[in-house]
Amino acid sequence: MQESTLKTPGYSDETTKRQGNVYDANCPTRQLLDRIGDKWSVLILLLLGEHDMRFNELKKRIGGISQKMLSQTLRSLERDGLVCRHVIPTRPILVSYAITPLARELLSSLGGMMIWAETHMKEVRSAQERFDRNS
Amino acid sequence: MQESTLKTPGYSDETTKRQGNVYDANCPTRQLLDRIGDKWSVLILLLLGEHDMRFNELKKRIGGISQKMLSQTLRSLERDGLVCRHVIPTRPILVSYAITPLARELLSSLGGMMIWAETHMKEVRSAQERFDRNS
DNA sequence: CAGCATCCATGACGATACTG
DNA sequence: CAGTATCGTCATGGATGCTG
Repeated sequence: MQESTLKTPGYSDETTKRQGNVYDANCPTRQLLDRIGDKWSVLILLLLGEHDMRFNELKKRIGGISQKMLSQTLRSLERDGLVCRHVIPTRPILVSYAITPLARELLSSLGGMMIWAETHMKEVRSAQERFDRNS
Repeated sequence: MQESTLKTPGYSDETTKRQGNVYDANCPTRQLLDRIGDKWSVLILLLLGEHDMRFNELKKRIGGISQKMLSQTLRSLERDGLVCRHVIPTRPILVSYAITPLARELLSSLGGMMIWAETHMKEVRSAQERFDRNS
């Protein structure tokens, strides 16, 4: 994604229709990997899966995120229909973010991933050390 | 990760022990997201989940990957203990890659993700178009 | 066949400052 | 509080050419 625009770089109708082949460079499902791939989307979705949250709440809970990246990522997720933005017109304004039903389906796989990480990261680390010793 | 080294940038013993908090910037599980995050790891793991494959076989099946990225990603995956490299000493040499049991556990979550993508990408695209119209 | 080395562009991301 | 704008950095990854 470019810094200044959110537009999708245009798949042809032909490639858009052809679903299912993840390994095709033009397959729209590659977009999912791009979204999952960015540094923060998964973390945000996971948190919003717990309960709705306001901007600064998210910012506090996610260690190391800048507000630029938080707002940028939230907008991408909103654009994709994965996150819902709700403005509460108080003064000062409050903004609450929620996960959509669409994203909630994705969440179970995402959760599985993180559980795998938490339970197997030790094995990964020792594999890394073994690898580094023999090289 | 740097271009020239695979070394992990050193978490303190204290943070290494503390498992489970993905939202902590120093949590080792962030590594998983980094690995998942790179453009090709998931695709490679998914393919190797089908059956073992040789280098050029992978290259052919994954649209758009360069051999630089393929070999680089394979080495990272091997270092993490997710992929196993096996050299067949013929001439010319053949190299076969396989998934490890450790990675196979991860694969079910990854597979779930891709299925989600393949079934819901249409909704995502229409959400994007809706979003783009109102802005 | 299965890579490694090098060069280079782009874009992801962080830091900082400012606003309704 | 919840952002936007701008600037700079550095890593990601593509292209190309070479090797055992």
